[in-house]
This record gives sequence, structure tokens and C-alpha cells, in this order.
Amino acid sequence: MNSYFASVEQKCNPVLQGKPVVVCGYGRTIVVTASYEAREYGIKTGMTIPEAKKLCPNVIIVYGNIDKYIDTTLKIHQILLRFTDRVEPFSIDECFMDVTDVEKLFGDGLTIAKKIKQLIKEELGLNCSIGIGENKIIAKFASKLKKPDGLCKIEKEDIKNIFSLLSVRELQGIGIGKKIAEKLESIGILTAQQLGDANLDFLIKHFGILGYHLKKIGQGVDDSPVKIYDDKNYIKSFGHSHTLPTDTYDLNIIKSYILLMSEKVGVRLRKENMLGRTVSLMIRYEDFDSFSKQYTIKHYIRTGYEIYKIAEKIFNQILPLKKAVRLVGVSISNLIQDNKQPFLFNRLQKYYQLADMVDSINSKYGEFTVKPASLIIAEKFGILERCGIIGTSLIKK
DNA sequence: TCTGGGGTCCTAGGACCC
DNA sequence: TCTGGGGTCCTAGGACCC
Repeated sequence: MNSYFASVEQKCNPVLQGKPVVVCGYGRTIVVTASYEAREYGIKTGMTIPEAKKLCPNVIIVYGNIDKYIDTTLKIHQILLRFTDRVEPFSIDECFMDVTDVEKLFGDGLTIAKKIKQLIKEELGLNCSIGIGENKIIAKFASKLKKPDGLCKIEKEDIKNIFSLLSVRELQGIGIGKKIAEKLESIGILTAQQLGDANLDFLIKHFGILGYHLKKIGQGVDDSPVKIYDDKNYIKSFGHSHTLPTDTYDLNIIKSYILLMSEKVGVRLRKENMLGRTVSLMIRYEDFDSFSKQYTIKHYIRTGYEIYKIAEKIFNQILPLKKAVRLVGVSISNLIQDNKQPFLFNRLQKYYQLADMVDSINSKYGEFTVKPASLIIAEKFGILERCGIIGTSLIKK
């Protein structure tokens, strides 16, 4: 999708259409997505808000709503699935499709791509760019060539010519990041052609097992199949993190954020109908140095309070703090599906039923309309509002 | 108002078991 | 004790992606 979050916001709110818009997070934040109008002023993803305002004083700042984008993404998936079940989501706004087996039904790749662009435009009012190629690497590369609203096909026989001209930096975004690109340049590999032709042992010496993969990228080769949609594509982990309004040593504030993040993870866990048993706490300090530690327990858990108790235990181990804390994050992994077997202990059973009931109220009236009393301290500090949680006003009514 | 938030995968080493 | 070999699970940190 092109300028995805900003385009969704512009579609939802006509006032924003045709204007420079940036979508950002809450608190100390950056530009997450800039609309094409904003990009004309030089605004780019990753800039701070003051930087964006300096480039364009009239830029409209919109606080992002991830649920809205996920909802739109699921609608896009449904459009793609009308053609084939070989639809593999790659990120919130990208999918791979393998249309090899359905060309007889719907026409060749180019025809299908045109149809998809038309459907997404008609039904959702959004533009996208589609790349067509022999494999995922080529298709992804093609999709980046023409934006916005692009359509580009790279023929098999042209791969070698196109890749031979590319610098390794231009391969960024298809498996090669900044660090790898720098390292490749430092050992004298400057182009995709050189990477593809490089001696395998030489690459393995410098990059380990990644060397195999790098050589293939250089050659434009990728054998990985496009997965069938939702084919046991279970989530491996999920978490929430937040940058504090100011760096702090205040344990009450830090623990309130840890609790809030834990509760959010718990809500998500139940929404996905999963259980987890590894909790990870991430702390970023004022100097951007970060600490993370995880703890695995024997039994599976599913509520924010259980998650918090483990995260808090990890946090207590790093006290006293030597540096002010900038960000806290809590995540859970080692996940399994919750088959809703009754629990051995009645006390836990009731506690879990309570969590489900709170979820059903909050899904109707807003996030954290009903919440643990211990989060009231977070409310007192204004933490909920700063994290974009607005459900609290309803309970007062 | 310098630097967000959500993920996946890999690695090297340690704990532990037989 | 001049201590083998095979295996699983766990962990902290880093690279990478959007």
C-alpha cells in the first residue's frame, strides 16, 4: 500500500484529503507515515514532529489508530483471496501472492494485478503498488520501482541485467539492511552482481550461515514458496512498548507503565485466544542503551496481572537504577492456542472468567473502561491519556 | 520536543538430562 | 577424574523488516 496509514486517515476523514498529513504515535514520537502531499515538503518517516513542522508549518498531525489499519488490512486480504488462497501477509501493508495456478481462471499476472488495483480502489478508496516477478525477491523489488499507484513487471530474462546495475544499498529492504550493506562495501562488494558472483566460502567467512542467503539475493534467486493464507501461521510473540513522556527514575511511574503494557498484552492474548509462558521486559535508558530479560515459567498464563508479576520481578532485579528510563516494553512468547479447558483451581477459574467479562465490556465501551484498580495510579499520572487510551471518560459518566 | 512501535529470526553459550 | 557425546531448552543481544 502507498503511504498506508496516512491514506487510510485521508479516506476516513475528507478534511484531510489533498493535504499534507503525518500519522504519528503518542507522546515523544516520530513521523510514522507521511502523506504524499507531506512528502513534497521533504517530510519523511522517522523525522521528529518539530522537524516535520519546520519543513511544513501547516502539516496536519494525526494520532495513529493501529486497529483501524489492521481492520483495513483484513479487508484487503479478503480482496486478494478472491483470486487465490496463496496469499502471504508480509507486513501490515504488504502481501505476496502466487498466481501461477490461477492464471487460466483469471488471466496472467499483469491482468490480475490490474484487477486487484481496481478492486482496492473501488471498494476501499486506496492506492497500491504491485510488482510482478518470478519469485518474492523480484516481485518485491518490482513493487518498489514504481510508486505511488504503480504496476511493474520484471521479466525473467531481464533479472540479470537489472540486478547487475544495482548497488548493494539499493538491495536494502529485500533482506539486506544498513549494517549488512556497510559490511559488504567494506569487503569490496559494491553491486548485486558482485554479491551474486562472490565466492560462497568468502561470504560464509564474513557472514556465517547468512552468506548462503546473501549470495541468492545477489542473484535474484528465492525458492521460498508463498504460504497458503492462515496456514498454521501462528503468531510467535507479541508485546507493547511505550516511550515515557520524560526520562525518569520514578519507580511508581515506571511500574505503572509496566502494568499498563502488561494489561494490554493480556487483552491481546485473550483476543487471540492464546496462552503464553515466557514474559520479556525491555527497558531503554536515556542514552538509548537497552536492557531486556525474559523469564519462562512452567505453566501458561493469560491475564495482565500474571504477566505483570513476572515483568515486575525482572524489573526489581535491575534496581537501583543507574540511568533514567526512557521506554518500557512488555512482551509474551512461547504461545499456544487456548483450548479453554477448565482450570484445576476454582479461584483461578473465577479470575479468568472475570478477565473475559471485563474484555467484553471494554470491547463495547472502549479500552480500559473497566480496569484493575492498580491502574488508577497510572490514570493519576495521566499515563492512560498519554498512551491514547480514551475509554476512561466513559466510566466517569 | 533529537531519535516510535510492532514484529521475526539467528547466534553463542549455559543449564540440565541421559 | 588427566571428565565423552548427544540432545533439549533457555537466554541476551543483535540484525532486520515495515
